[in-house]
Amino acid sequence: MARKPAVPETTPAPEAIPSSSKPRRASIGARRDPRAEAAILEAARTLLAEKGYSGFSIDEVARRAGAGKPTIYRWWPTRVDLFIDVYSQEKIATLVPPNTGALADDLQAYTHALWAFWRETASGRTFRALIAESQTSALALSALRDKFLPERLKDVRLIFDRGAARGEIWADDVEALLTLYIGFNWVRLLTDRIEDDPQGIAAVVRLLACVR
Amino acid sequence: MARKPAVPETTPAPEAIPSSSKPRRASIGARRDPRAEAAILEAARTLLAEKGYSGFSIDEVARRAGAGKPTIYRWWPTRVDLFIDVYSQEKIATLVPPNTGALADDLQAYTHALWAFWRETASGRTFRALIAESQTSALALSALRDKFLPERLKDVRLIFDRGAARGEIWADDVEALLTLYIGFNWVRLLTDRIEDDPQGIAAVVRLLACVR
DNA sequence: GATTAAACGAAACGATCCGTTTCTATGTGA
DNA sequence: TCACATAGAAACGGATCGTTTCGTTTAATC
Repeated sequence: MARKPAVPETTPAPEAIPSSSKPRRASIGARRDPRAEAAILEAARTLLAEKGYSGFSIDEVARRAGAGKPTIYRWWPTRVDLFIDVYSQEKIATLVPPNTGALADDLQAYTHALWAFWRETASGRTFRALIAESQTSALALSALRDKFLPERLKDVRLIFDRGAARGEIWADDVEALLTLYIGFNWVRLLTDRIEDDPQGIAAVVRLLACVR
Repeated sequence: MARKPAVPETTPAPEAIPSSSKPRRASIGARRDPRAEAAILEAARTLLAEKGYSGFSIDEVARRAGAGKPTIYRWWPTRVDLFIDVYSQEKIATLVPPNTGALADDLQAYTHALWAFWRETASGRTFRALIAESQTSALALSALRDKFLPERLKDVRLIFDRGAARGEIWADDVEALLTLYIGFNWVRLLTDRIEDDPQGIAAVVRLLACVR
């Protein structure tokens, strides 16, 4: 869906391909080549950063990575698997869950950092692509829901669990609060409204953190 | 993205095309033909119901509707425009906002009805396609965010406004509550978890309706 | 040392879909 | 009467899909 249109698109300047035509990366034997893996992930990352979900294609990733399509399909059976690996590769050092002692402050800080991470790396576009692609098949959706999300939600769950341990919220509410918090972030990301917005975040965080 | 694969897919039984080969629907003059419009919307609706976001193509809609592709592109410049019209066509009589006098009850009833509407018509798959397609271009996203959503949110906003008028919630919180509520529904829909789930809904509704 | 097995990239395959263009036919409305 | 907008059919060039074939490379095994 959403292929590249057939419009001439103003002759995109062939970039004067530097004659440093890459030497073909031959097999290193009967095992996965980490150089090929890295090149593919990097090509996918930059392609997503540049073009977003549309404009992303396995053909183009293969071209940029100097890899063969069979190599890609061998290790990433679906696009979602590739998106998950790309997302997981980004440094998320800034996303260590804060522990200020107050749930509201933790959520505010974490959300701020998460949105900045989405904005300033390829991850925002990658995650949007991941969700969109997950709507194309049950298999893809299962990879998102059962493999990716549980792992990624650990940090947020920790924040809420700490709040429950401090008595700020009820432990029985953690699951529902988690869903609400995730939904908030998704709807903002998917509608491209993850600009720096302390007030908008604070308004929501206050509702989530002050429930009794 | 996510084209139909080239696999033989077990010979999908040509369905023994009933020889009632439709008579070509000629122009009715220099104006839009409501029969063509209806046929296209109906074809798009059933195609989405059957195949979901993947498997949906303008070519196939044109085939099923007995319409020309130029006719489709003339009236629906993007797929999102078509999805929006398909969604808007579904009967939503069951979605009149309830007015029980209690915010929690209103939200519970409305959410229950909304999920049933998504499950039991093509609308769930249509809306999922709408969101996914909106990730492919800024133009498509703008159609969703600025044209479709505000109209569709009127009912929910009314429910929260009534709650605020009764003093159940603060008027200043309506906007944030609305975002949280939308996010909750989106994340459940996009992860295919809109099965009948009174407890899950109640847990979230209680959090949204009891805030002060 | 020879053989097996798996990975690599290149190239090409048939199929599908894109969005547009060209064509003829049809009826409206000025 | 006649300009004009519509309708559908057909075909276009291009992009992408996921797969297959092929020759090459190297590790592991015999």
